[in-house]
Amino acid sequence: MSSMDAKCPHNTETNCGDCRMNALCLPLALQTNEVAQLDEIIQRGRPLQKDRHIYNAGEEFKSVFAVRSGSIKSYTVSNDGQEQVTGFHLPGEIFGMDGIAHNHYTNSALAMETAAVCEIPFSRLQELSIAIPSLQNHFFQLMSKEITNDQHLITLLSKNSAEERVATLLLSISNRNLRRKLSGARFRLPMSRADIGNYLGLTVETVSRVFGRFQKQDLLKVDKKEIEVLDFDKLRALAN
Amino acid sequence: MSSMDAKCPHNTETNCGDCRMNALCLPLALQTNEVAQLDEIIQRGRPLQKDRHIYNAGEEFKSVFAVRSGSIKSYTVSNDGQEQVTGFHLPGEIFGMDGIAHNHYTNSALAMETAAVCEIPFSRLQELSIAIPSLQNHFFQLMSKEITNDQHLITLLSKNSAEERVATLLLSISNRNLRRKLSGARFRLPMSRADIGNYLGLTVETVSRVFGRFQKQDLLKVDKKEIEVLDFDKLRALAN
DNA sequence: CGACGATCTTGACCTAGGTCATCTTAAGGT
DNA sequence: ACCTTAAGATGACCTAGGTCAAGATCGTCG
Repeated sequence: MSSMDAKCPHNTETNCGDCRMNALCLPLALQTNEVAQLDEIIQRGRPLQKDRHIYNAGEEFKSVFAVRSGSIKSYTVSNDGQEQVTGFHLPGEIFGMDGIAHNHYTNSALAMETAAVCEIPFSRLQELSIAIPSLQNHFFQLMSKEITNDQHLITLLSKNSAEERVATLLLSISNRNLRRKLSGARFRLPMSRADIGNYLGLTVETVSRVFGRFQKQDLLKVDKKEIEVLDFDKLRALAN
Repeated sequence: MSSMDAKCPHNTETNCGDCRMNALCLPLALQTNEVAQLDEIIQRGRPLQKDRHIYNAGEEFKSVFAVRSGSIKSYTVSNDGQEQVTGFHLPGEIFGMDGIAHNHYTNSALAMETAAVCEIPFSRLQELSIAIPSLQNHFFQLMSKEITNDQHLITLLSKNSAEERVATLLLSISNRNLRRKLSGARFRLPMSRADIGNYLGLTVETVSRVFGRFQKQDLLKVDKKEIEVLDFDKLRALAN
């Protein structure tokens, strides 16, 4: 499951240099000739359909992944069987770094919709990081960013109300869309209400009610998963 | 504040090879000759008294730190001024890695009691990681472990009751004491009830009540900060 | 096209833990 | 030793969000 066929006929882009995401993704910090080296170790996968796992918790860790299209969620399962969504990954973002510590993945990752990912074998990435110090540096930064993201979520869960949590998630998705040159004001949520609730430590019902209240206050227009932000100032004030 | 004088007359140990923590700390993955190289870049600080900051959020990131003795807490301050404790660091543990992503620290770190830390300039560590691949690998693992730790806390905050949270923290501290060959059953909590509550997303009152209940159920003996675990099975069952 | 299951919404009610107020105890400072 | 301040414990009360139950919508597959 976790390893994919190297080349795929469906893809028009066959390397990082041509990929629309290369300004956001791993090649970010690299020179043209270095990107070519990175390209040699990256494996591009065929499209994954909705609900397909990229890897499962407990599997041997071999690679980190980059989202090329679609969206991915990461989640852990605790001893008593309940799921905790730990992250949503959009195009240009890297996931799978939790596996490095223990040599197996601690999260499972699955496609929330049709998606494509690039697989980056970690041992080769480590070798390449020795040859290209800026790649080592970039990867340290990516991991550190994951740490600071998780710490933001910790603060959110520990200190903020349901409305503040939902507002913060919406702004996060809006900002990540802007980074990809998409609209920050109108977008489609790739995840279900249940996933949102799980991620934010709330029940589905509460998420639903918050969306309802936000609409009543003319903060949002919500049509199922389609979101339009009507009042960014108020939303930012809530998210603080 | 964040940089300390290189050598200190108070310390009997002048290098990692002699340090009691070297089996837990950075030298863990290294050969003897490699430890000597690491030693050259590490700066040992004089003892820090209680409530002294090692660094403040916003300061330029230069180094990561290892706890040699005493205990440290990390915390962030949100826009509206409230504090979120993000971690407690005991001897042998590394902290400060959140600073890598943005070139300044996002957390502040302070000594919860008299403590000593080693400062490891990050740029030198990066250089050395290129020369010593196992050091690079070890450091990737440390950062990944920080990620999985944070994700455990996310799950705890999002899904568990007050009693479960407190039980989990107590077990964590107990286990980290065992790693240091100290008693896992009797120990002194270095942090206040307020810090525990803040870290676990609870109020001081709730923490106090949980300790009370745990005593009534003969799960613990609590004398101020002095803890004795009387029933590990029940505690583990709660922490799950 | 129609029916079944999944997802979402809404309402009524309940409870874990927050808030506020009081008291006790411990720890520094002079 | 005495005073002051911070830390901790405990009780009475309140509320945000959980739980449970009922509908409403949507999407899919025969």
